[in-house]
Amino acid sequence: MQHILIVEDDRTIAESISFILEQDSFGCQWFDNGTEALDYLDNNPVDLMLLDVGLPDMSGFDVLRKVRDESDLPVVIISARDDESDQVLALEGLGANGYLTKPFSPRLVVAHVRSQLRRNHTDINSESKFSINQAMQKISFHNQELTLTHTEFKILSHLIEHPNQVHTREYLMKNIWDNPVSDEKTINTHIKSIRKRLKEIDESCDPQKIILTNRGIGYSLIE
Amino acid sequence: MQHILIVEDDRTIAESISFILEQDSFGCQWFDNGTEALDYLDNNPVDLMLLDVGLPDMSGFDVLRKVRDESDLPVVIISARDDESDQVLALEGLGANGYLTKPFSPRLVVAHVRSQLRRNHTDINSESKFSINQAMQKISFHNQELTLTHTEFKILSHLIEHPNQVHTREYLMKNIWDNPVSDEKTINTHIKSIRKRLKEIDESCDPQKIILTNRGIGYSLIE
DNA sequence: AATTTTGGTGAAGATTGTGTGAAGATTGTT
DNA sequence: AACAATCTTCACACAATCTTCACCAAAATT
Repeated sequence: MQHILIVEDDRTIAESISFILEQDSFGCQWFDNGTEALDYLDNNPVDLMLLDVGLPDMSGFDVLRKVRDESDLPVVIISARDDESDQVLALEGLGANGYLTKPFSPRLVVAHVRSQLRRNHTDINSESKFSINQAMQKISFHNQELTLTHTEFKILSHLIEHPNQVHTREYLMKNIWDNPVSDEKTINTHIKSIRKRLKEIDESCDPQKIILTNRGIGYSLIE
Repeated sequence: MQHILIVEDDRTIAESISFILEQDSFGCQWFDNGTEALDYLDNNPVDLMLLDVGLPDMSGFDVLRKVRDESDLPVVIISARDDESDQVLALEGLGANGYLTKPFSPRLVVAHVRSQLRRNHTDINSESKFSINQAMQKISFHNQELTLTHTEFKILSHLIEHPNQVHTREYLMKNIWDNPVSDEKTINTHIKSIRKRLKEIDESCDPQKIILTNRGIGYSLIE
């Protein structure tokens, strides 16, 4: 569950945003002023902040400044004024991550929230135990980084990207190797070491149930 | 230097964006159609894509889909239509990172670009052991100035500007050299001397843990 | 149950990739 | 032109990785 902190003095708006975010299974906390919101932020886990510019006790920009003094929390500004210089200030000067101008539909708010949170939690949507970091050529299993060789990485990421689907050795060889090796049994050995590495991360798992052997055909990764 | 790929069929708009981004010392590459842009993207380093929705050959949304099939590149959509459902689709459905509706000032584009790129670079300012002085072409490590040759400077600053990301030798060569050298092993030697210089500054550090070798792939700088 | 086929396992040898120092080539400076 | 600084290439050693193989276990077939 991801937690959204809403700072907005208009109760109607806050409630409609809250409502639709909760439908999308986010947890919401609402404050109608900056002071309380900052106080809450200090003591509670928050994944993203939706911040109105016009607050009764202080400017939203000041709230943003204080947040940025101590964290990189994604902050999406909600503004009643469609003023470009405000937007530039917020995004470039103060480090806001997004900017919305009223009026907007709650649906659009959710879209912005999801867009901002996507980067931090790439695989929230999928329930896979695996996540691939293409940039670093790394694969995590149960959120722990696997130590893989280049060939192992290529095989495993191929399986992850096409789960629940049998891959023949022949097919894997054509896709993984530029110059296919002569012996299909080579795959067996690589699968063996991948399974071994899974076991290293999670002693209690059964690697043969995760990477399934389809006797006489090939291998498949089960989700 | 960070590279922005602009995909926009209106020459005037593209040029004004380009101009102001270059003033802010971004490198820009412009295409007026999706096909060429995607082709360019496959073979060149790009840090962020500015993508118009209305292109002559294909929809910007289709371009975005293809980009998302293979990378997490930050993409900011530029749209002539201020249509909320388009925005929701782009941000939530297709994985866009930002959304701008025309008309907008070039300044606002820069604000969005910087806002999107900030995350990748947060640590340069705060927690990174490195700081780059582009004007002086100097890099400091633990607040001590490194003595680097020109090539070393270019390699290291590239790594610093794109941390936690594997760079193949081929990729580095395209970025560092105007006329790429023929031997990829040249990179190894430069990396060696950069590591040596890090060690000179901080005897206790392990340069191989800072500039990581990704065997069979390339190098990456770890923060 | 015996036989055959297929996959798992560990280890050995082959192969490849990287670090290193040094030599030669290139560039820039005086 | 001569010199210094830097870049590129190369050869070698070493380590990581890949491939192959022999052997055993499990499954399928007879």
